Amino acid sequence: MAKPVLKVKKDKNGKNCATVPCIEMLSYVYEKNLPLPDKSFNEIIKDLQEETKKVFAKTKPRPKAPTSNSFNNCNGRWAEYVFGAYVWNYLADKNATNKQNNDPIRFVYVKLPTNDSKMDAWISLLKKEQYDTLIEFERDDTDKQVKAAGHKAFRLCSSNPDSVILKFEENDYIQYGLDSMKTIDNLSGANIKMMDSVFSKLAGKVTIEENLKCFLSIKNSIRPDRRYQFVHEGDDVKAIIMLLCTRLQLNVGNISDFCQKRFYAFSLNGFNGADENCMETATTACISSPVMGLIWCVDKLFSCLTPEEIKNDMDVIMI
Amino acid sequence: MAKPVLKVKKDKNGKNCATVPCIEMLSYVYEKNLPLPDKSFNEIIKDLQEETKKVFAKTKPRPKAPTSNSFNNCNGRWAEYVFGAYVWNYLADKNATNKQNNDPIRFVYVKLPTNDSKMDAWISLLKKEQYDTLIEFERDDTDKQVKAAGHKAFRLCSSNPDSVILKFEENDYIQYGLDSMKTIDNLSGANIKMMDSVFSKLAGKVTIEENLKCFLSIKNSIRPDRRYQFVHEGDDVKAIIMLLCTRLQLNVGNISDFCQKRFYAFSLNGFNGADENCMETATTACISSPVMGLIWCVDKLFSCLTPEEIKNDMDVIMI
DNA sequence: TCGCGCCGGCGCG
DNA sequence: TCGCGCCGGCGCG
Repeated sequence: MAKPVLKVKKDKNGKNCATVPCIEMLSYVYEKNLPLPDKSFNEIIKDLQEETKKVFAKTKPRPKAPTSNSFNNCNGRWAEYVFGAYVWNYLADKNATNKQNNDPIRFVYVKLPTNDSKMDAWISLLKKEQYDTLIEFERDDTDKQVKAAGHKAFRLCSSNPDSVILKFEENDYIQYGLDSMKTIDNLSGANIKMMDSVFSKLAGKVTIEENLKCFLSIKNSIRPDRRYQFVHEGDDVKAIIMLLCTRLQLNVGNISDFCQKRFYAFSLNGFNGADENCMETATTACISSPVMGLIWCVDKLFSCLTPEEIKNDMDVIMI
Repeated sequence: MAKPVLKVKKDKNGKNCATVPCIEMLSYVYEKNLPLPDKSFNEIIKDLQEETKKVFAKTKPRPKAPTSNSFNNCNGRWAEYVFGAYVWNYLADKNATNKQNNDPIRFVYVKLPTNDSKMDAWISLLKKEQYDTLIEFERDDTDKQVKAAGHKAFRLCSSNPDSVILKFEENDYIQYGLDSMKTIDNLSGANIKMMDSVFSKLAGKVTIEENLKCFLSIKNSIRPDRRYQFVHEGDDVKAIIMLLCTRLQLNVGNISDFCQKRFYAFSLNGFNGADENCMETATTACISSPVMGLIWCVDKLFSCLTPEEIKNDMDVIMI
């Protein structure tokens, strides 16, 4: 992709101002290759920031330099695509091995979109019966108990996790227009688009018991308040799985066992003991039910400092 | 309190740098009076930022001006103390009315500390039996199921809510060294200290069924990710109440009903429809249990733009 | 336009 | 020193 061209505008104070073109910068810097696997995510992001500052410095009229805050969103997206590409390739490799071994199972990395409509919520991946079961669980303000409590609705709410790993048989994979052997060798605009396009191809094709491997959520860095975002996403995922398992005959065996290994958190800048302790939190969905065993919101928090560490972490997850 | 004196240090780039003295600024600006009730929290915080910048500008050697980020923590604390003082006075007024009516009930606003040790977790307010019940619920890595799942522990984890409103009989109130009629007319250092000191006076004195009115958590502004911090705190509080109610004979009647009106969220900069929808989220603790009725993580999200709006909101809560 | 989900840089104990 | 919990300023669709 060509060097990004900034649109310089005046801000309210009359200063020249430009937006950091986050996706364009990524595909400009990594058009030909992925970041080296032994470079830390820290360094990869620092490099992208430096390249961005150069583009700002060469633009006329010169916009004011981007602040720390203006990189926050970019840092997150940059990390997600780099991380995602390496997981994608890990799975392509696994798929190739499976093919060699006449194992029909193929895995796919689905980068989840922003959840700003029902269509974009990850549950819209589910086949109609399961999706409908979740929608039927919800109650609106015509419900007696909801009204009596002075509420407007009763439902589960969460932001989408960053990604989900699904599994299909090779035939389904092809039918959905996906190539299970395709690797990602660079972050060109086309590859970014490809990663983003998987979600809509798989909408309505997924069942919890056949196709769901696990969710992954990634953070560049953790803070004591933001780490509970991991916990809530995991809690929500587990609650949804529990609901489906208890309301439909899914033949998944023990529900608590089935809920295990379904939600993983990654920190690309390490974490401390308190962060790790927090991830040992129970899902509240299991504590009040005498029939439910132990279920955790987050199955593991990984410290993943470089792309090359992804392989070991994925080995733990995919076992 | 005297005008704050900044300690100017060199940062790693050799620039003169100083910390924003958040609590000192608050008690310097509001030593004689509370902010006017019809001033927006936005304006109150902007004023405090302006006063801070003046102190920076008059300091020699002149430190670099505080950035947006350096106010984040201050904005939160400033809002919590101003909000807290007005709720405190609302309760003092209610206590006076109760006294007039020969009603022995007195309410107290407890600003909760940072939860960085077991002693600081809000559950340490609970009497021994209830506290121990919660600790006994936890499992460590000597537990078979915990070990089998590859985890280190099984427990509930959350940050402390910002505050809790408790109720006692007047006699207890006095015994614990509290004055139920005391009002807060300014944010002098002494008053800030007084608000902070209530928690430790009430540690070990509280039961869920007799003394807990509700929790309040306050945010200056909401973001789509940060709003789930409200949800998780509420979910955690409700799960703890449910646990205590199911494991001890508390005679609270229907548990779902008892869980209602226990956790409220406040946004001091308003919210949008999506934020409000998110607050209609079920506690996952109730969805998997056939014996549990509907329970919400957050009982209501209030938009509270000025201190004078606190009265109406508290009227809704305290009814 | 605005909703999503991103995250660094704090002040304090 | 470091852990807590704070929150504004984004880029993008």
